[in-house]
Amino acid sequence: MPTKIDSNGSNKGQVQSLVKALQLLEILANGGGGLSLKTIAAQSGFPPSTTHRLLSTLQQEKFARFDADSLTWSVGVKTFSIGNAFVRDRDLIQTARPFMKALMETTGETVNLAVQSGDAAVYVAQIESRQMMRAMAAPGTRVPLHCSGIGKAMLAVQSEQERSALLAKTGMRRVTDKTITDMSVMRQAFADALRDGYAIDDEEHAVGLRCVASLIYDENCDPVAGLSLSGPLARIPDNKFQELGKLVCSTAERITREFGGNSPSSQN
Amino acid sequence: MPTKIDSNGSNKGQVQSLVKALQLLEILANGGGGLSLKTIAAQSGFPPSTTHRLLSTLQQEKFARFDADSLTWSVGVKTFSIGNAFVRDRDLIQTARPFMKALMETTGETVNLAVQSGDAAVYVAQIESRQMMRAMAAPGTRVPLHCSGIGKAMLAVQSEQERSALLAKTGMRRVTDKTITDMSVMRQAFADALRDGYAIDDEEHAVGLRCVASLIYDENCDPVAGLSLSGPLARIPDNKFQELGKLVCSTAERITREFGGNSPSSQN
DNA sequence: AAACGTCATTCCACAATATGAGACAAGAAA
DNA sequence: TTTCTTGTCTCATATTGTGGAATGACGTTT
Repeated sequence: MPTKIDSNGSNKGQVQSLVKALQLLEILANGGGGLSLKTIAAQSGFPPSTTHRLLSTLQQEKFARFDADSLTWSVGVKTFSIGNAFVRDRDLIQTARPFMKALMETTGETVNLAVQSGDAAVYVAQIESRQMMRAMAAPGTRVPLHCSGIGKAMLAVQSEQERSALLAKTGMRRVTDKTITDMSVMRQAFADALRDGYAIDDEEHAVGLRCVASLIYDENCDPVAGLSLSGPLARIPDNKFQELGKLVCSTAERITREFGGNSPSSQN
Repeated sequence: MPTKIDSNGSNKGQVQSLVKALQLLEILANGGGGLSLKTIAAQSGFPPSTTHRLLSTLQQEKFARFDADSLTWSVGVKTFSIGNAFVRDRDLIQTARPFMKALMETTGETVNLAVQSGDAAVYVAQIESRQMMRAMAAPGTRVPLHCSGIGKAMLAVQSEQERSALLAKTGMRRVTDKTITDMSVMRQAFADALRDGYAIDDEEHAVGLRCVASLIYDENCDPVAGLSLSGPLARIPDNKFQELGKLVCSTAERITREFGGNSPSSQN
């Protein structure tokens, strides 16, 4: 049989047997528990003999586990313990930056990354818009939770108890005319954010500045940071909120996956 | 060059390229952060070209990550997310059983596995001694923490605060003549257990029954269960405690590793 | 019991595929 | 500049992975 050119796009001089083995690992992970050889072979499309050879090699190195009673295969310890090294080495900012850059390019607006620190959101990275008029917030800047898109997104996913404890500290201080200071209005904002997957900031923090924000999660579905897109009122009319919101949301989800996290909504 | 017979023992018709790739993953995990190609090649003993080819294949599948700025390699997201499937599928009892069996064979005594449930230890698995006279505790049996080897081992690694809360509930009730009811004596027992890595039960729960216990940990260094070996006073004289203790301890550590956990002491 | 079906496992001839020395490229240091 | 060092790519070679088919182990049906 001639060389199989990968049906996808990219197969630059790679090690086929290794690629196959990695595919098998993925099948084991998605299979949930114990899979029989035949199932795995069928699912991968490899002949049983090849499947078996690869699996037993993986097993020998403890990357796969074989249960002799049920004759089923599953993911091995070593995959787990080695995978944990990823957590140790990963770097949210490094991971997020290329995605932030892409988001800035497609929207033209400034993109920010912020983490929660006590009762404030702290900006940790920023990709600036190329526009003359643009939003800026130097990394390290602290912004109250109640009047920033990222802050509101973070509050929205917390329990009522945590929320009120946090808001009690700062007291929902008025910063602009449009800052939300009424608790019932704020509650509605949280509900909207939960429904849409993104929170908005409509000149609540700076006059003329609008912002859309979504969250990035870790492997326990806990939020680790917020991603926001902000620009002048003139370029973000009401009817663009939804479009931008979806963009921010899907970018945040992609960063989450790249970071090894899980969004609370999707189970993948 | 002729076929290289693996310098170790076991090379039964396996996929070499896969084995090599898995070794590389392990090096990435142990390397801590970013390793250069040369370092990895040197550490693995593979020529740079082979190393590079395998790494880029791993990277293409997201099992390895390549940082273009520093030209360094590290463990990729996919290894992590797939490794997490292990946590979902793993089964402590299944994992522990073969080790427990081996421990029973070498010592001849009954081996138990128990988890903490509130203020008691609950036996969840047992391998019975072949001796006529033997210790038995049906799975499901609850034993107070203060008068069992496993319970004392569990208490020993907890904070003073948690300990006193738990002991307050049961009140260190006297069960046999030798049950420890004095708090200062108990504190000394905890100190000994921490020093030795195993706790002992010297007829504190049943007359004539001695027991040595050690802990099994999860990946966060939190104890998930206790492993104990128990037998009649006649077969476990004072001078055998240390020998048996070390055995139980090392068995527990092996189970911990097999379970994907980390002992608080060792960083491996 | 014997015949059949299913599935895991192993074998083996074949050639496709992984291999690694060496060429090349890209920086960094002298 | 030259001279290291280190990463990346090429290519001839035969080692190595491949998958069809045989074997073996069970369980079910006739």
